[in-house]
Amino acid sequence: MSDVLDPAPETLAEIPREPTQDGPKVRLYLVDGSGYIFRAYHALPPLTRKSDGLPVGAVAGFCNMLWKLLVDMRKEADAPTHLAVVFDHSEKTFRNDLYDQYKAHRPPAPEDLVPQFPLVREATKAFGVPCLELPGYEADDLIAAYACKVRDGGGEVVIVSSDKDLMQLVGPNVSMLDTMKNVKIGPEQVLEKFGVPPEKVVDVQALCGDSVDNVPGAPGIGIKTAAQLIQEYGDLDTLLARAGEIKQPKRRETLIAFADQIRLSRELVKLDCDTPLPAPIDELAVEDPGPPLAEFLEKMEFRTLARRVAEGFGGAEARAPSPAPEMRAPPKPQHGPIDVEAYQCVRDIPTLEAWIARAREAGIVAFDTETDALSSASAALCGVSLAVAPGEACYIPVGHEHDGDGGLEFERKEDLAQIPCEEVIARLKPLLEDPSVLKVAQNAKYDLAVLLRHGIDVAPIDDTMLVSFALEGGLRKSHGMDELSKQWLEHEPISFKKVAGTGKTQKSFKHVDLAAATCYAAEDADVTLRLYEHLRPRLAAEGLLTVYETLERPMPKVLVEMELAGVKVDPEQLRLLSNDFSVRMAELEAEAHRLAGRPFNLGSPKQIGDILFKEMGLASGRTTATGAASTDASMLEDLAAQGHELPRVLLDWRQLSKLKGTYTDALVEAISPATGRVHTSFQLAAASTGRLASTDPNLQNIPIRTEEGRKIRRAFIAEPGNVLISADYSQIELRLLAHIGDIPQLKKAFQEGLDIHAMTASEMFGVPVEGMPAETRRRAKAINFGIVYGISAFGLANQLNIPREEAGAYIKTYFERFPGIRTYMDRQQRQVRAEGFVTTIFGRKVHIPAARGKSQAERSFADRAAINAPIQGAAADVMRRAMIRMPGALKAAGLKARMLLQVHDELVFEAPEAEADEVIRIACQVMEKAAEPVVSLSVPLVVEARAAANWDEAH
DNA sequence: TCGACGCGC
DNA sequence: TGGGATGCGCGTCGAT
Repeated sequence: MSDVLDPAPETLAEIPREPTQDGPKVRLYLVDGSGYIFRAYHALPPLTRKSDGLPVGAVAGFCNMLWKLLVDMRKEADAPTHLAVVFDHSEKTFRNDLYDQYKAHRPPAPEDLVPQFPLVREATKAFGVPCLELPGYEADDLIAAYACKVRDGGGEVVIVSSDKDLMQLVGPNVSMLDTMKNVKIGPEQVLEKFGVPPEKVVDVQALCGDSVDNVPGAPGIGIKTAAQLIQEYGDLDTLLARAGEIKQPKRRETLIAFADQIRLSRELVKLDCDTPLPAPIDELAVEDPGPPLAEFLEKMEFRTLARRVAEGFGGAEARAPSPAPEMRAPPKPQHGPIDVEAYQCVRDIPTLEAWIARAREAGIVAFDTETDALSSASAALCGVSLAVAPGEACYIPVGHEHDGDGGLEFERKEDLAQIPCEEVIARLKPLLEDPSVLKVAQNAKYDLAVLLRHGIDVAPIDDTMLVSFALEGGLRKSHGMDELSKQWLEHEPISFKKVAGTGKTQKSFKHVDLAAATCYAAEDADVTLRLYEHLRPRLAAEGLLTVYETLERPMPKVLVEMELAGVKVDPEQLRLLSNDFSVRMAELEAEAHRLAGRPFNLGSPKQIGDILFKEMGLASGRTTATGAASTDASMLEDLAAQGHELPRVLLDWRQLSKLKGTYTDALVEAISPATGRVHTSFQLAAASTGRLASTDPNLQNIPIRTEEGRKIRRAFIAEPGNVLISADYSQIELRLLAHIGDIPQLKKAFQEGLDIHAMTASEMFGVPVEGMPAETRRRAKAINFGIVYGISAFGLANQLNIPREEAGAYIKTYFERFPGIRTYMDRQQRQVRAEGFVTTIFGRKVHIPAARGKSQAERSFADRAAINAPIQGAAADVMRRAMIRMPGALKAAGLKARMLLQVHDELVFEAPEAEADEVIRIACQVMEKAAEPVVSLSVPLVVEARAAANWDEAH
């Protein structure tokens, strides 16, 4: 153990360090002005100048971006020394001489965008930033020329754009920055996008072409095929020269026939470093904006930004963004065996400081917290483990004690001297909050919550569980550390049972002796780091980096805040309900016994089956999966409808039993004595579609459908002076189906805000919406939902209580009226059977391994899941995007409101009464725009929100 | 530990 | 051919 702190091993030496510079180095930021205007225009709501209605949305977005860039970057180690905004000069460029159809299909700029072009140039000048443009060239050419020049002169370039056409320029000392999504684009992101490194992007683009710019490429070859071909043959010239060797006949012929067109396409996409520079680099040096900026903002009536500018640089807004760890060199895989005896137990401050120094040097540290209980909201810290390289890990105990009741007097007690908890926290805090040191954890949400209660706001953080989930959601049920370790490291970690015992003899972790605790805890950190090194590189390689970064990685922090906030529940109300239910259940039980002629357990489906079908001789209908007679609600309903008394009594008893057992009793138990509120736990890696799950207690299945059930919802309340606000997406899954399946009638109905179920009914049955019978609409509604779930005629017949033939006819009519649905279903089915997974419009992969299963039944289950997953998954993605943006949006508006719960298409907030209207406004706006800017939906998302004293009335 | 059941979206 | 026959979860209870 003594050699643990010896000089850094090889893996540490490979982490790149900031180079030492002798003279001032040029660091040039090039903003793609033209690209930015269009994105800002489409991403932002249309904004007009109050005084005269001049459209200024894109200008406002542009100004905010430029200001943020100037302020943020100034705090950074990599602040720009030089800065310029680059514009397209004219419609015609030298590329039109090469190919007269280049960009020929571009629609003209929207009417309300045109007047904003000159304003953006004016804005740039007001900021004191040079505008670059050159007749006959595109902005991209100028960006390329400046980037090459500065890079070759030993400087560094950051291109502020997300245009894929610029990705060919990425490389050493040239990166891209997408300020709208706040992500850096380096070689890894380019690899994810194009499947090849930046220097081969041009070859891939030449093959697949670009419909937006009207670059022809090779017909029938998309980005995946192109990347595959380039990978195989090395480069485009080799590929074209050896095209005759390609096995697939179609591809071979295409490449031979279109070789010239492909070469032309390469000329069109290739950016030329030799473009003349309209201004020398010296003239691009960064300067502070002067009085013209204030004048310009005043003229535009951008009051918020004007105020910020007046407050000057270094305003409260300015905070360094966390670094993008993906810009680091990928860690070297490590296969050394895991030796739990080699870990160090840290019990003095110099040793602790030495570990902290090593973590800083490495730039990455895996960590894990040990606590004395399971609930992160209340558990006390026992210790923290760190791993700085594979096999190099330690455990820092802070809360271990002797077991109070154990041991005889003469038993020698272990020396438990530890560094005081506050001391450890104080020293770890700067490390764990250091933006330049990446922290890695398994199920980071837990550790985040524990440390947040000790005043540490851990960041930046990566989560191996979520990396695994992004890669393999649906492939495995659990993304727990033990399973991942066994599979990827071929190592079975020490089980918690082994160190703490099990059942009655299980002890709290704080009573585990330090040697055993060190082996167990440090191993977790070690395994986490090794898993990270194994799994992380796969994200980019498999095209899932963006999914992880945008849909997974930001979530733990958001959820921790919700879980710690908790929701207030009125225990008195629940106890009253519980008593009421008890009394009525006792009455129903007596009645049931009387009707059966003997006592029996009403909670036992088996006994109910015996009584109904054997003793009373009723005709048993369906059976369960195991062959037992079904006694579920629909069965009992059928029997009750036949006039039997007992089934009705059983149904009533079951309803009360369910409400009492699952809700009223359990919820009272779940109220935290410390906060008086209920703190659920949200699971991120539970549902393969990306939905969250809620446990301990589950607050996503609180009753709503029946009056008795709603009484439980009424017990969810706000603190005095506050209200609960519920905001839910209206029909989000059907809307997404309309978009994904491209169903014109559905899209039109949503765009026009029609009653979607009535429209469906009208379309199917040929009856007008006006005066439509309720039953007709109800049937259409059931079909709409059935379609989303991949229903069959049998299922629909069951649902609607109609003959199977009739249900079959409905489905047939539906497919005839909406042919897009059939196409969509077939597409998903083929996809899942070919690849074993389907994908949401946001890129999330949902694996459905049963699609390749043996039995027909297994595969048809998979088919239905494949139909549902892209819809349910896209809805889950939209909701995650909204949740990630919500805390910032509320804070920016100066509101105290907090998000408390998520129920798949609903968010619940608590806010001071006076804030209610504003919270509703912001919540709706964030939720309705959540898909943007990455996905432009062809249907609007609509959110309905209400504030009230309890959840029932708010919903 | 498993199956049946029932609550939610 | 014909059986099986709506997606995703979690918690409770009884039976084993």
